[in-house]
Amino acid sequence: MSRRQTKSQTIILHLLQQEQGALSHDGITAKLEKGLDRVTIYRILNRFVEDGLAHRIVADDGRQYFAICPEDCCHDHEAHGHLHFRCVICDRVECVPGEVGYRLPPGYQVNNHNIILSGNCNTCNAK
Amino acid sequence: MSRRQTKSQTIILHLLQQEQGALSHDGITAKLEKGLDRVTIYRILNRFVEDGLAHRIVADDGRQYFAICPEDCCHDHEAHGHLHFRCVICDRVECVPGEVGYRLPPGYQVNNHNIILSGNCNTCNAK
DNA sequence: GTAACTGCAAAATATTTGCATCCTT
DNA sequence: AAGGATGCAAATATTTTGCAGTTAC
Repeated sequence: MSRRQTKSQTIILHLLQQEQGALSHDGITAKLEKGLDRVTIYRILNRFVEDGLAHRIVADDGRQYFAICPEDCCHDHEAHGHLHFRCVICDRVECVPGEVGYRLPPGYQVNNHNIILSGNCNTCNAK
Repeated sequence: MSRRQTKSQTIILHLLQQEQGALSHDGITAKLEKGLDRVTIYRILNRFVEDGLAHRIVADDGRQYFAICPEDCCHDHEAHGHLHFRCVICDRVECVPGEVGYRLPPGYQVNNHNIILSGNCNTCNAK
């Protein structure tokens, strides 16, 4: 069950590290020079999430995005209290620093936060 | 372009109104006595959203849920600031009253909020 | 050498589109 | 009867599973 180090994984890990924000499967494919199999990419991403290396965001377009958050943003890969912003124009998903406050009736146990704001990001808005 | 009243639409509308919370396509199908076509249901739901009658939630399972929120919850069908909670056990999506506070860097324009907390709901937790 | 990783094919899931037919107005 | 709604078939999109071949350790 112990993981092995492969070129494909390293490449994708670097892609995610270089990106500030989250990448979708498509986004990763687009950035890859060497063509990796669709399935391999999915499996690598799922392994990253399993290992707590990356976290998975399901955006409001129903697709999965993956991100490696900076130290101060990821304390627990299961519960991310920070925000994500998806730009409907450039389709980029960013991790936005910020606190989220909410209150739930008693008895609820939250395992995962998924907070997506969507609209126009500052870059696209400026154009 | 004007809408016509049909039995199918009325049935689904009533289902949504009776439900406190959101229903997925599957959830609606399960509650239907008379079998409606899969596509028809999707189209009816999309019309409801278009007309501002219901709103669409994309949950963290990547699926769409539809809900008719109470008066005090829906001021604008494009931007819902309230929370949703998806129970991973009973798979129900609820609209939870509550405020969400966040702060974004300048230049961002938010058109849509999609806030899903997931975990165990109070009913399932009590079991 | 063994078990993990990869790639190809195929399946599973969720949603949309085309088109002929039916039904509301 | 005009055109919006429905149903069936098929397409699209995204992600997962099975399995044989390859590779890291």
